[in-house]
Amino acid sequence: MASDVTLRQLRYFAAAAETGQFSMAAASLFVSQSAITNAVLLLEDRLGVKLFDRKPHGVSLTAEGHSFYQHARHILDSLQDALREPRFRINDLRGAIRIAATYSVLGYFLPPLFARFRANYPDIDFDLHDLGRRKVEAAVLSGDQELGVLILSNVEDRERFGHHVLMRSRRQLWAAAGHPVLEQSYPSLADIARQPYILLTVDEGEESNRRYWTDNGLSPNIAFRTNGMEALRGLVAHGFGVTILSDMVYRPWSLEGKKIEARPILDAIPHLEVGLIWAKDATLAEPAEALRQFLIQACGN
Amino acid sequence: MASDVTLRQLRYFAAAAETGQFSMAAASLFVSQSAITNAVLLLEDRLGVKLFDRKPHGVSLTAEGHSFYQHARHILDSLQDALREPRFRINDLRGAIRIAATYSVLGYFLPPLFARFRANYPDIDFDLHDLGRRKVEAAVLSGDQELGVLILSNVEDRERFGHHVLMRSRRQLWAAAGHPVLEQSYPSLADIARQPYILLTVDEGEESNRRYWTDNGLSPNIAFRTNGMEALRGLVAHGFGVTILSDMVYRPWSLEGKKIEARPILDAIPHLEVGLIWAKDATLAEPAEALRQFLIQACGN
DNA sequence: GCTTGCCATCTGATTTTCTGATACCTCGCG
DNA sequence: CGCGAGGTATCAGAAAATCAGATGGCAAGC
Repeated sequence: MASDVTLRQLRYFAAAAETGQFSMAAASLFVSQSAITNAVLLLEDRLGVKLFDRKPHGVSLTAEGHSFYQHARHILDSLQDALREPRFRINDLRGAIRIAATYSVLGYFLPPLFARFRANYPDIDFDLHDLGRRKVEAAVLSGDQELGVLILSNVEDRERFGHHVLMRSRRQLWAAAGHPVLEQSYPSLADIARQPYILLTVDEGEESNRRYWTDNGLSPNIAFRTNGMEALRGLVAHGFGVTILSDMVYRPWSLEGKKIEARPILDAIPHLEVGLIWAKDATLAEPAEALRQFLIQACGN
Repeated sequence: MASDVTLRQLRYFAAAAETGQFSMAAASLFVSQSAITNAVLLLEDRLGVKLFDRKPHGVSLTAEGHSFYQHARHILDSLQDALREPRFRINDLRGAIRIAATYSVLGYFLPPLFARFRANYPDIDFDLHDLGRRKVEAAVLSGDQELGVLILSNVEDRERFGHHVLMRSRRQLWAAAGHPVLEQSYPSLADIARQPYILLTVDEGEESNRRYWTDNGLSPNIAFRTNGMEALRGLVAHGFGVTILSDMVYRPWSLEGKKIEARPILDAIPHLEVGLIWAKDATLAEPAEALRQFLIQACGN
């Protein structure tokens, strides 16, 4: 009979969702591949829903799987918070943190982390600034901001800062469900170059884009440029073009039945790195230091 | 080594926290008492914190235990939500729900439930009214409000309504940590009658209070009356008096080191029942019906 | 001083979960 | 067009976690 869901199942499922391969998830958790398979099969059986589409080179989340992943991630994060708290009783630290972040990081990466931090440190305020990458760097160097969160892989010389990688996020092809480019299960950059391409211009999307296109001796067939994530989603979902973006900002987004699918790309594309920077030589104020430690630990596993 | 925390452990721990006895938790989950004991011991070992104080007649949460219970409850609720969602895909129901609730229910019981409901039905608005018990009843009978949430044990003739008990909450003695009345591990109403008593006057606290005092042929030594929950907490925490209130509104609340402890009472005191009412003969609009089903299911286990 | 009702501990049985081997599939390539 | 590489599913036996039931210790009430 359908027995109870286990935290282990959620952990294994989440790892599989994050790596896109059962076998890689198994390796990262130091268990056998069949353990992952079993856990996911049990979950699917219990939920009565297929969580992954099995592809020849791995798996990808279904719409239901993606939704369930959000829940699973939330549960695992909540557990992590629950385990952290009992030791450190004195979370009555007060003050404010001056912190700057770039557009996509602020919109997609930080909010849940801030919510969790706030639950532990209710009396710490955020003095939060939404800046471009160069301005974040300058503000941190000048001491105007204590911390900066940005796409670290865009920073030219990260050794100018104290820095820590918080998350690596795989870049994938996005296309409307049923788009012809999805017929080949592992599209290459050459395949994608034939499609109209939609370029996101925020957070130096143009530069990082150009970087991996030219590395492969190709260039995309750019149909639109936009600095609006929602606009981009709409365009992709309606089949006006495809794009390459990181999992961090991916949502299946089935508004009015239009769905976006994400696919791994054959060619090697560097992962996006989200990272934290601070002034190398300065000592941080207590609240900022607390956030720094919190972010590093919360993203640690 | 301290292995991983299990959902089962959280379930057992939560049941123990809610019943106040390992053996009763075991009975309610249809497992042996040693299973509960083991799960809690493993948790305590893993956290490095004592979660319960063992008393001769059961257990009571420590401050850390209470805090961890909030987390555990949240995790279990999140899981329940995760399991509910994949089946019902049509959460794009729109509309508004006219609902009324009484003071303490609105402040302590409904908010987390509303948050969970909103996550499933983002397009449903609440038209929420804060009324006294009689006005809630009248509004539901007249059709002004579709649903009412109140202390059902205060309703005189609940058969006038469609109704459902959402939660039963044990009433306990509250006293400042270290208060002399806590020296006996099972204080009786007679013991409490000797202490200055602080009476909460909201939600007909006076009537329900009188009910179980006179049932036992006693009367409290009322020192203060207040209609402010925060004021009451402060008075109790500082040792100005004791009170009897339900677990629903209990918080250990250790502001500036002043802690409130809760103790089961020897004499039989009826539990507080929070319940949902609706007009008996009317059919509810879809949004209200969705909320009704959600509440009943969410409180079901 | 005895009974009662708790929780903690122990032991063997049971159930779950894991590993490792194997089957089977798709894709890319010679 | 067959074949190897790399993916998931399945299976059986081994390992580990969990359980039930008996037992012991402890405090409270009669």
